[in-house]
Amino acid sequence: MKRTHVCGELRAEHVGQEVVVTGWVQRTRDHGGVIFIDLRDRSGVVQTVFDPARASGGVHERASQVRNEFVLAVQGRVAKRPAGTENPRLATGEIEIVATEMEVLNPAKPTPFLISDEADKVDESVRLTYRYLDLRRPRMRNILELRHRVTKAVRDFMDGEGFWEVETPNLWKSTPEGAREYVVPSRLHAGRFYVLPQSPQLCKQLLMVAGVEKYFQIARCFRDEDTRADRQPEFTQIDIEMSFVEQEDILSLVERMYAYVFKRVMGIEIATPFPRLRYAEALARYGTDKPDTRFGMELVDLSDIVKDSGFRVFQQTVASGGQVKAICAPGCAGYSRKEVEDLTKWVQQFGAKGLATFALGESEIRSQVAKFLTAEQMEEIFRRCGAKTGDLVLCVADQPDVVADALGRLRLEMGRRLGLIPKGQYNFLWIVDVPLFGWNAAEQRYDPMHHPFCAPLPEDLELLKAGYTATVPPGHPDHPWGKVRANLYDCVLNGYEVAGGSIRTHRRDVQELVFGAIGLDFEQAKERFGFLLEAFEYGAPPHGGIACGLERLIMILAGTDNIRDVIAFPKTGDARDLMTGAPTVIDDQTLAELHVRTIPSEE
RNA sequence: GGGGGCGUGGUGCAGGGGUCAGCACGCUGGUCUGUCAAGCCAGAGGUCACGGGUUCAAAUCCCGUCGUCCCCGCCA
Repeated sequence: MKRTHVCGELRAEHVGQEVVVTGWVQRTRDHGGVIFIDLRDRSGVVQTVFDPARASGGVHERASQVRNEFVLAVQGRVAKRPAGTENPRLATGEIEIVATEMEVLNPAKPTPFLISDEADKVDESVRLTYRYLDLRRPRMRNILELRHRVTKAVRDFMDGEGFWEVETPNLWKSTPEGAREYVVPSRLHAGRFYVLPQSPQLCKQLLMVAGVEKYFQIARCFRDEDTRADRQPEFTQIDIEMSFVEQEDILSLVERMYAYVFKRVMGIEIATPFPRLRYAEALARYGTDKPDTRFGMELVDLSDIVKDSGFRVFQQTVASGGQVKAICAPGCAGYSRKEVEDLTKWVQQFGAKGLATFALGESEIRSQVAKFLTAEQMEEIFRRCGAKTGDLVLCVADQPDVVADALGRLRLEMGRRLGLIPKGQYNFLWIVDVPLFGWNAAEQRYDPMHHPFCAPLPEDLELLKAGYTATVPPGHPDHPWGKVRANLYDCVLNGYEVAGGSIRTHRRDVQELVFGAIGLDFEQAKERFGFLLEAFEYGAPPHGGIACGLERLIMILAGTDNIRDVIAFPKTGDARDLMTGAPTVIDDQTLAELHVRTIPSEE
């Protein structure tokens, strides 16, 4: 029996046709006489009917032996269902297949969980162990298809823009710095190792030197770091690099790419250009460089109001260069002492020392610091926060980076708790004017915010030079290197960083200035990236690019906050594959061949 | 590296020192000719994650281990 139709496509218009469908048994309902078998393939479910009067030659008898998840081929005639027995919850619910022939292509053991969207409740480790069963479920199958639709749309779009998809090696050279790398021992070269690329960053710049001009790749990247709900050891980037372009060209390209994908895959119009937010402004208003702008509750600076108040913590914080900032949680004035205490503990894990609160009740103001503030000061606080009766103002006083981190996270948390984040809304924005360097206090040096090949903004080149003759020491707030802005840009969607890139430095003199600032002399740099620096001496075009996280995009489109949902075969939190058991031990002979000896871990 | 949640038949959960191995779904058998979460009857299925301790007595309390999830650090 050869399949003529897929289960999910059959409709009233097929009535009368002789068909063969194949698939898995979703459900059987045996009424002693008539037997219903719901058959599922990836397109959907259709009901087949085995009537003893019409399914002869032992077919009915065999149908009664069928169990869930058996693989069947069923032949029969598509018929309109008897009036009153249509199932509006099935796309194929107007019809059924009156079976005349049935073949069991393969029986199946009872599955560890039912193949149904109800299985979302099943412990994830069971789903991961039997991933091939998990992926049979409509929700997972839809995400697999969604991911395919997205990558297909990306490829079509990039092709239309004149880009070439070029594949780059997975066996690559170790360039330490940044994330830990996955290491692959070399059999042919004793004691030497490849690493899996953290990203194709250097390769794509070489492709620019090679004259490719417009490159993209849907590239697998590997990072041996601890996972999170939105992080896996291997993940995928839509990696893009272009020559002879400026920042604006890349932003525009990526905006059009996202708009194209949303339109084609979801039928959703995305407005372009995306809003642009300066890095400093994002930090000031949202406390993060990846703000979720789907709701308000922005951070408000109260430093000037409270700096002369009698509350010593506020006073001293402002006097020592710190800030007092707040957010207004609507309708939370009734929070109990315990609830506020729990929130306080929660923000303390991000370095905040405490949480000052002002509850604006019907007739009274509740606050542990009220006695230190005048009525005018309190009124001004409420006014500036936009607080209404019933609201709760939450304040953090600390150094600016701590205030931003703690309040930024608190804003998100309260936004979630209070249900302020609208579903079905997609807020894209760009973060620009990002500093080129961040001060690394532990190592007492500047580190690149992005990577060492990121170019400074042309207008800040003088600052980069000035840093070498500065009168203040590195790390000082007035040091020029702290003020150099990078020609880089991050794209944020609903609070996720979905893309980040930069215009690269292609000139040797500028590159040396950058290396110098991060304490890397040219010889050291040559050891690490000599191949790239040498390439740059043979005519490197001005170039820049971006990398767009594929999984995060799919997560947002699929409406899940679990990255494992959008990866066919993901790993657990400690990077194991529960289905295969990887990583596994390797036999001594193989290890010897690889010139590798393992050290038993200590108790 | 650190913090927290969870772990009881295949799956989801209840039980929180004795009388407590319970429910639902699934599974097996029977019955039933229009169901679609089919119905009805019967049945099987458990090292209460593992190890140690406390106790006359532990699924239950304590300690440790393992597994998994979330978070901090980390992820240029």
